Amino acid sequence: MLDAIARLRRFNRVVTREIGALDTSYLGRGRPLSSARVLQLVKASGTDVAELRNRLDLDTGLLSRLLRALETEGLVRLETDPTDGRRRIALLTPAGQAEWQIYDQLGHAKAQQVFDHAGPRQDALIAAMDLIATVMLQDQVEIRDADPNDPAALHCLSAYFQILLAMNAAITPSMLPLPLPDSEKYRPPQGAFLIAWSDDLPIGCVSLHPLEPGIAEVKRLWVDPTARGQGLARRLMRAIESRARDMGFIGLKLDSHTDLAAAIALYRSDGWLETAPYTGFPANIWMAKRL
Amino acid sequence: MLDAIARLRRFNRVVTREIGALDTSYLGRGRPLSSARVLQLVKASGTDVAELRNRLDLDTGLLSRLLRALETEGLVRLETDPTDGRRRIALLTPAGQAEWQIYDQLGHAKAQQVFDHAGPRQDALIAAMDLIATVMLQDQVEIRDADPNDPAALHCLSAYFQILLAMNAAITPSMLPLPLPDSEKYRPPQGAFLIAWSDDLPIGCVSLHPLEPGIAEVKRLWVDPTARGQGLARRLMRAIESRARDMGFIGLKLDSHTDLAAAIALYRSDGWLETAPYTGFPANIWMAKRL
DNA sequence: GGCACTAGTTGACTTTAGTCAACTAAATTA
DNA sequence: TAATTTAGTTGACTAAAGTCAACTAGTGCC
Repeated sequence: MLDAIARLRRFNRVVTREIGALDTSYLGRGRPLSSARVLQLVKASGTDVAELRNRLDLDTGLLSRLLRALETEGLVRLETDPTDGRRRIALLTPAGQAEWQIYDQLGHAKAQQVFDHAGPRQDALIAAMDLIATVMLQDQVEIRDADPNDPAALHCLSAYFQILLAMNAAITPSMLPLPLPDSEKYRPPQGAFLIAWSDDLPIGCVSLHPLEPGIAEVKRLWVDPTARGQGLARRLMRAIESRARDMGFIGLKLDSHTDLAAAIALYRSDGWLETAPYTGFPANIWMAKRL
Repeated sequence: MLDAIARLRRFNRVVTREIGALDTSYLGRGRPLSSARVLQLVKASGTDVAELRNRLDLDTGLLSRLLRALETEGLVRLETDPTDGRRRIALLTPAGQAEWQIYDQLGHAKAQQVFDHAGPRQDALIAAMDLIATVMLQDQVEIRDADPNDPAALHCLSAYFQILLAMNAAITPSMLPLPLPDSEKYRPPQGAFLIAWSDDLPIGCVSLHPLEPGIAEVKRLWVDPTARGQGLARRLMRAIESRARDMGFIGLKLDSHTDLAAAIALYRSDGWLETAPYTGFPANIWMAKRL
């Protein structure tokens, strides 16, 4: 009754019931739940049918039929993927977008109820949900390019800055401009900004910008606390290094702080070596790597 | 995408899928999921049909039919409640107990997979699950009598002791015997031990034992960290006070420590007043209340 | 060009879940 | 004691979800 597994199963029971209740908010629009769920996953910009199937874990035939129903309702349009004539892409029609919005608001309202219920412990609840979702999705983290001014990028940067602020009392918010100045340097062809996604939550980032001829600097390596301990930082570093290589850089540098022991250990174990200072406060350690 | 509600919905999506996968482990025994779920909830000692319906949120007709099917399979026996001839109690037959065990092991194995997946962050994962389940169940916390040597009581006491140990370095494990010595003093007719249950997880306790003629002492008030901030401590105190009143005590005492500021504030706001010391270290504040 | 493979569609079908109303029988209330 | 309420049963029904296999059409590789 008190062991881990019993507690997981209690969680299971409770969540099955509550989440079921959440989903029933999708009812009352004259459409079965599965159709509503499909519609909710279709993005206005288009979603691969294979991705829908994958995310909802549905049979090919079943999803095909659900999409057909949404199509005859005039909510969804199906197009053939231009790069592969077998694949299909589902798009929202204007009517579909309106309906999508309605579902979105229904879900929003129900979710709000859950939070109202949580009272003063909202933040703890969200952190717990993030942790669980991130653990369950840990094999499905995807690293993708992003624009440094994208809202997701700003979310990552501000989370990164929070950590710095908490770590060192001498760092002040004014030292941490948001969005990044010179953001064009973090965009191809000059640099790069990578975000690690878990489902549609950004849980990590890293960036690259040119420093000297042939040399780029790696900056803003951040991993969400709920996602630590899974080697994501290393994955991000390797991704940005290989990106730098592809862009023709022959060396990389970074600055850091010895308080961030885990990060320093990671750099060292991936072949980074200490180098001469090239920046000032708050950094107190500088590293470089040949590509 | 980054706000609380989006994160709840991500959690929702992930958990729906993973929990669904957990439940499908109940499949493959030639029985629909709903039957398996009903069987899993039936205790060998018997479970009220109304409770099953309540916990699974099923229609009367549907549950009746599911139970009938389990009965004709020889897994379940239905008896009439001796105290109310309308109510029925579901019991497991020996065959039903065997089948129940198999489901239990299936669920156990699947749950284990989830934990294996979590790797080194098991404890964080469990804490997160407890928090979510407790928040969602907060309106359904029940306070019931328990035996002070019951495993659930020991769980509460050991959690309580952990807190004391963490709080004050001068307290040593040897000062905290488990099970309680003189446990018969915490049992009716001399005293009482109350546990607060959330589903089947004990999340709080409080106890009462006779101190002087007409006076009892309240001890071991504990609330699980995931369940704080919901007034559970006050509910427990009021429950134990009214129990003391029913038992004929005319006054109560307790000892505490000023480091436990929230507890002291709670006592004061419920009519407790400071009184002369009647115990020694580690207590440094003593309170009393007339009933 | 031919062959194996993949993505998706469609028809025919079954199972599961759930609803609704009429009913029995025990308990409670007036 | 009669009327009302409550707990559960049963039959008739519908909707939703899912399965299976045959099919079309595009892709990739020898």
